[in-house]
Amino acid sequence: MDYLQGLNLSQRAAVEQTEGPVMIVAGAGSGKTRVITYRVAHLIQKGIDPFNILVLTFTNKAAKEMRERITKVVGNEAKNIWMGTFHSVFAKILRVEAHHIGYPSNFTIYDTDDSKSLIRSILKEMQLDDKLYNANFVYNRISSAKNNLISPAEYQKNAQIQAEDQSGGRGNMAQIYQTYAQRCYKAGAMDFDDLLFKTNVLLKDHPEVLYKYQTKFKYLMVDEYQDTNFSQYLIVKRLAAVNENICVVGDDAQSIYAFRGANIQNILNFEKDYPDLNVFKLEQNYRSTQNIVNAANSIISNNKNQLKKEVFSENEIGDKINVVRAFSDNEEGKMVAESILQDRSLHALNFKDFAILYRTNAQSRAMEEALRKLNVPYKIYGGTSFYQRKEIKDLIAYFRLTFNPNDEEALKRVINYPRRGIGDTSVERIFIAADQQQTSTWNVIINPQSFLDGRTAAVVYPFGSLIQSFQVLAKNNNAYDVALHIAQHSGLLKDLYEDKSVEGLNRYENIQELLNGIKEFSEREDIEEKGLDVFMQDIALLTNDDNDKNPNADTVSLMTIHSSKGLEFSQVYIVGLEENLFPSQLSLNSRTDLEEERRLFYVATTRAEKKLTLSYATSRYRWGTLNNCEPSRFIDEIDPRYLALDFKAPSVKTSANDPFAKERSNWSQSQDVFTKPKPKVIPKTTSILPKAHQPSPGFAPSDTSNLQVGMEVEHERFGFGKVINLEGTKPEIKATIFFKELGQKQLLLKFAKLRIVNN
DNA sequence: CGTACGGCAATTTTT
DNA sequence: TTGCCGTACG
Repeated sequence: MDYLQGLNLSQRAAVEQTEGPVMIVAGAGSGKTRVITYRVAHLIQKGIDPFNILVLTFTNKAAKEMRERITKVVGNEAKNIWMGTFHSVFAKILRVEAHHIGYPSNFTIYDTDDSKSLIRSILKEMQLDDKLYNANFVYNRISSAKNNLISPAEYQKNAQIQAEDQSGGRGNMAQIYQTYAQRCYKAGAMDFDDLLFKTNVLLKDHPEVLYKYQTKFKYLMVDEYQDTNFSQYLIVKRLAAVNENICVVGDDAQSIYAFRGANIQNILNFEKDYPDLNVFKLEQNYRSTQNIVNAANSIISNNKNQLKKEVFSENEIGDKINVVRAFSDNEEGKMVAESILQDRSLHALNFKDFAILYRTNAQSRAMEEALRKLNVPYKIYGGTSFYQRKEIKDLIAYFRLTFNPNDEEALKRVINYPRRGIGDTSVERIFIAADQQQTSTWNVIINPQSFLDGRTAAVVYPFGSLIQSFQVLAKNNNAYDVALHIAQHSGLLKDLYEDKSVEGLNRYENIQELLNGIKEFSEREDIEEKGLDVFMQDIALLTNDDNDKNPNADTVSLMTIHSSKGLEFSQVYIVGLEENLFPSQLSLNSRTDLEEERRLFYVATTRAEKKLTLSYATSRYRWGTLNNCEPSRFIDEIDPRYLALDFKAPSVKTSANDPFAKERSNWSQSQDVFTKPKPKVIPKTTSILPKAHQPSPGFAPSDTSNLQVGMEVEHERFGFGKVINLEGTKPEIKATIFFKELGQKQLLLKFAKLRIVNN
């Protein structure tokens, strides 16, 4: 029990309150992971069987880390705890229970690429305009529907949704959604959102299954509860309904995944669901200096919608927060890199004590270049993960097809890669034949002569046989042998081997690496089933933290702020603090979005233990052109007492020499959404469409080559506005337009579609 | 059927 | 600037 000694009063109380509903509001750096760890350990010490404990997290990393830490306290019993991401835990359960909902237990998991590709096919088949029905847009819309547990049928019936679609000119959305769902089903596939959606269906329609898991999971814990969406919320609620031993941990100030359907109301309203709730607040920050904590508090106090808490630090006061201005993104990189080298030698630090955080992945490039020039070792987290690389996905598609020949996306990927003369037209013929003859594409492929013309059948037949030979082989061999065989006999390895370019070499090595990974899997002693199908099971859910080969290497860490959540570093640089970048341009439409952006900034600042540096550039390359940038409003929001401005010139205060200050202040006053919090409570009827301007009937872009300051224009999405400035030359002319709905925006004329209203 | 080229559009975060 | 898509040609 000595582990209880190392906890403060509220931490300890939270650990010891094992029964009944519990909410732990954990400020940044307040020892949240510690509390969860010890709480689980405490449950086990009290005699609870680890098999009866379910801990849900958002990232694999968090789950892994927690399991390790629990192992340190309770030993190997920790292995038996059900712990993982929502997606992986429920994928596992769905594989066991799939038959209840008409799915095979070896269903394929479609990743985002697969889903979008399927959507593109459907749009094509329906002959819809792929600009109006942008695949990303459609995907997000369907995703939001699923996260709010709206089935295709309900989507069709929902008057509000229909109105939104109609007004956007997208009356076919319901049909697309339905087709998409059918196609996934036919392919024996679930997308990410299905893993949660179908779990809800399972638990709702099969009370005996629900009961089974309600009694199995006697104790539930949910980490990062502020990031749950409605679908996740309901799963948790259902599972906890019998015992009500539910403990959620979170920090509303760190909710940064609303764009993915997370609903901050889940944590804000938790008390309503469980009136006898025990609330514990962890308010002491052990991570950061007082300056950093205070600065972070001053940032977050600009948000209206939050749970009350006072985060404080009793650590040293620490350095003030540096604000650095650069002239360009490259100079920004240089300044950061130099500062790292300097601080490192000055304070005898290691490279791994430093992190550079940015809003968008694209920003990493300037940083990388600068670091490389000064020979600073660095490592980028996130970005395209190993499993998202094309060559890896190709090989995995062969695996997928072997185990699930109905997997349409895998089929499309590899049927003609490497080239075997089955072009788009042939593939189309296969799909049409399958559709017309009411059979599966797979059936067409293995019996091509019955469905296709001679030539097509002749090229398709060998492909069918090839996959069948893989299927036979896969029955009785271990994962590695099968994988290697497929890599060789599919022709993929040969194809890559013949590509002698640098990238080709790289791809070849990546395949080798995957095969090595599978080999390791095949040689593992702790699992019985070593088939390739087992290896495959949740590969779609794996992310990049897996290929962290030497996590202890002494390197500077580069990552997006999103992926930095939960981490901490002695020295942190937050770069690119500019309007339209951070806060992102896309967040400026509503208070809700802007507040999320601010929470993101809060998350970023609270990663720092000792020293925090903020930087911005006054110009930056974006879309191949140089843009002028102004410092982020977030810098202004920090109480200046905690700031050190690292340059002589004026200040960050933009109002003094900001030519648009007046417009800007008018703008925020005129925006209702900025002053009134939006009531947004009932997820089911919540709008899932980003609100958009509806273009005038017959909207057609005008020739803007003679556009003048003062003219009124209409933009397809941004609505009506007035041109307040023009700058740049010929093709690169940039217009500053003040939109009635959205405020000021800068548009490149060569891209923007504007209709001139009058002059 | 495959490739090469040119035009066009668009840039957020991720399980 | 990149990357995707459609088209034209071999």
